[in-house]
Amino acid sequence: MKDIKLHPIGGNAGRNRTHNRRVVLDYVRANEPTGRAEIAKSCGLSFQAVSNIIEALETEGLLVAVGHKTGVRGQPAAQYKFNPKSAFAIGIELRPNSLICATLNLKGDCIYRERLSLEDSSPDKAVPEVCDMVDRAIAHCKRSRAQLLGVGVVMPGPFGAADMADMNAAILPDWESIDIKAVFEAALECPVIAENDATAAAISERVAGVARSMDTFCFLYFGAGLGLGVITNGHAQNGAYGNFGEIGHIVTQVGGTKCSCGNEGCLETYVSRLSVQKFMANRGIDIPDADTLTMLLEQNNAALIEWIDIAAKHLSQAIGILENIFDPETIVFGGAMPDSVTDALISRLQLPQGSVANRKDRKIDRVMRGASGHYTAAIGGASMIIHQITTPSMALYS
Amino acid sequence: MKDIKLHPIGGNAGRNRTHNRRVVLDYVRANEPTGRAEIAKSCGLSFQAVSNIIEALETEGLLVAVGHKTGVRGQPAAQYKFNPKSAFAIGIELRPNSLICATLNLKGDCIYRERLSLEDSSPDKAVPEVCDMVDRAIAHCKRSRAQLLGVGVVMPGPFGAADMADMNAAILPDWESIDIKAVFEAALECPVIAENDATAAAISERVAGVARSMDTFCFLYFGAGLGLGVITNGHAQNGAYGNFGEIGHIVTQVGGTKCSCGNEGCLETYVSRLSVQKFMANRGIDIPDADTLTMLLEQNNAALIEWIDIAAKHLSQAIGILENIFDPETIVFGGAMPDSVTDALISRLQLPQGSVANRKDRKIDRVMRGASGHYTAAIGGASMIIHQITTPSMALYS
DNA sequence: AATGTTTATTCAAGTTATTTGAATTAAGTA
DNA sequence: TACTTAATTCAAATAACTTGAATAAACATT
Repeated sequence: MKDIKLHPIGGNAGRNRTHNRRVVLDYVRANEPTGRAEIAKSCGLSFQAVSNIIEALETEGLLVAVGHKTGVRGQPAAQYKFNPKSAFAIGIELRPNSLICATLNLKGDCIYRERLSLEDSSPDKAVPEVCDMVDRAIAHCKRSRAQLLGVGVVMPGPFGAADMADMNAAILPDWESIDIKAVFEAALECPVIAENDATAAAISERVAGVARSMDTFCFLYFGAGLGLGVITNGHAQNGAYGNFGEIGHIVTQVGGTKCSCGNEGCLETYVSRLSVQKFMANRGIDIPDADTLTMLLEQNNAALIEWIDIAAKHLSQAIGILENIFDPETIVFGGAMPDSVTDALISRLQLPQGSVANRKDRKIDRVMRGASGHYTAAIGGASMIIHQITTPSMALYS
Repeated sequence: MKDIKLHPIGGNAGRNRTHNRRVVLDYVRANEPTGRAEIAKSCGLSFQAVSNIIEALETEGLLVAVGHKTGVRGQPAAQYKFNPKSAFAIGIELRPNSLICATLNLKGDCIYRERLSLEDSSPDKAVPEVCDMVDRAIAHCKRSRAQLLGVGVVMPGPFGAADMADMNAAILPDWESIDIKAVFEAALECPVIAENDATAAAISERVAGVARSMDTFCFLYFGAGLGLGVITNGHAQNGAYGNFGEIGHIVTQVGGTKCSCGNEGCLETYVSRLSVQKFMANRGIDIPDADTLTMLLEQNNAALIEWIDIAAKHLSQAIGILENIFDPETIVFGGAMPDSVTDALISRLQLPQGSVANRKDRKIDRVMRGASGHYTAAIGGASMIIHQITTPSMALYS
């Protein structure tokens, strides 16, 4: 939780260089393979400046030359792209009863994943397990610790001392007042970023998913509850106190189902893992895992279809809200739901007519399913690390 | 409307200087009076860098020295603050039947305002009128054109070719496909920023209103419809296509009142100028202007109270949505409503319990009324110009 | 009242990363 | 084969920031 007022900091030669490296990396990320002259034109830098940066990046191994562009006049431009073998990043998702690890190369390809059941996910127990997990990931990928860009730790929000936190079923026990970043940086001895699952998932779609070329979009994360991650102009939204995106607790039905937060008719009482479990349990059907859901959907289970229709109705409302508020390029669905259930939900949406997103000249769908499957959050953790080194933000805060 | 993909641009010495000037001005804005050493510490710059920038700003007249800080050890620090007499900015609000002008000095004080009735607000008629208006404002304030930082033009959104636009009662005729910024820059021969009313209003509260020291907050704008402006980390949100904040068309009552957008139960059918006019008309009471509303409220008019209660109910829902999505420092109300009506609305809100904003340690209200009255939009136009020169954003797009 | 501490300020290099400009290379085109 | 176009290299030149030493002026201590 922020408490002291921060101020934007000024630039100098060094910070300028950091910024320009990110600008170059971001351009290569979105346009690879590409050449120095093209980067210079697009990024408003001189050829020479770009050339120096590319040279450094190549020496460090982040970029590799991949031949020359031909077919146009002039000297063939040397082309560069990300070197997947250079640096890598690890994402850790902390859940109440499990620990999930995903390792990504610089391009965002997942090169290792692991799931570990955990009886007790309190800090004392979980932190050592995470350390072991990171060691295993590094060993399995045959990389050196020096190549590890950092670790992204993801857990369900909201963070901080919100009164709501204790009522939230999704929250992890004993983590409320912990400085997550500091604890893991001390334990892992490498840079750490901590984020909630929805925001991490959103970033994963931008780094190597369906939103790779988008700067402004929303991500709806199906977890125990329902979360929202929003990227605007390439930057994740965080809110004033780090609790951005608690969309599960917006009311879509006045006087509706009682929610753990105290309100009635919260969206996540209709759309979430807990919601479908409860709904099916009331009809005598147990949902122990995601595979059961997949199976039931294949069997066209009437109760599940009924739930999907109700969920789709409430989701459609939420989509109307998001579109009219954020005016995003698209809304991505993802998280703990099986792909087939997510697709069924999408197909049964009744997207509102009265929305700024309802344009004739649309080139992409208003809603789409994310690419990273139900490892989304862990992949998102690692994506955040990659995202950070490729995302220019001179608007640093000290 | 954006169409070509833009990329963040790199920095160089010149852009770095622009950025640092803004960082310094932003610090002075929020902390005046203040001294060079303090700025240097807070902004992560060397004393010398700040000293050079302050010297330049003083020469240009943007800052003035105001004595020395005493009472602490060490050499007394020279204090600086904004020089209201130096530069100024003009805001123009374009409405279907009127033109409103507000002139602000660098501190954000309104030094001139004018309202002009206009039969026809189409570009051909309105642009020359705006030029005359700007000339009158400059003459009245006894300033030179060289001191004019720019003109902010404000009109109701959504902009661009959204299919919704033609159904929106608030939209201005014949302006749909006009490049507003270009047209006015050509006509006025000075920098121009174009924005929608809600965003402009939000910026006005940050430049010289109740949100002066806030970096992340929401603004609900009562106009013909209902608009939303959001500032995050000091930057206005715009959406992917410039239509951010069409909150009037989120549905707060499924199957509710028919809206011009095609949906039913849109928020702005319950909360807006048109809404109260319609509601009162159905009860045989005509509302020709804001003063009538003020009068009716003073008389405790039963119908108006009834409307306020209904509006407050829907607003409360919207506030829950905004708080849970954006996690803002506060939500500011403002726009076309008289202050007394806005206050009545606020006092009758039933703020949701289940909100991340419902914290015990809150220091400011969850909802507050804006400071700029019903000239908000025009003042916001001028504020945008001032905001621009005091807001660091190296994440420039070419 | 004299001395010491603290902080702001000034002045004069020194450093970094950028831009600029001239010369070179190499491909496509006429 | 000569011309055009565009990328690249090399060598200064430049702008803005940082560093470090010296000075100034207030408050604090003795």
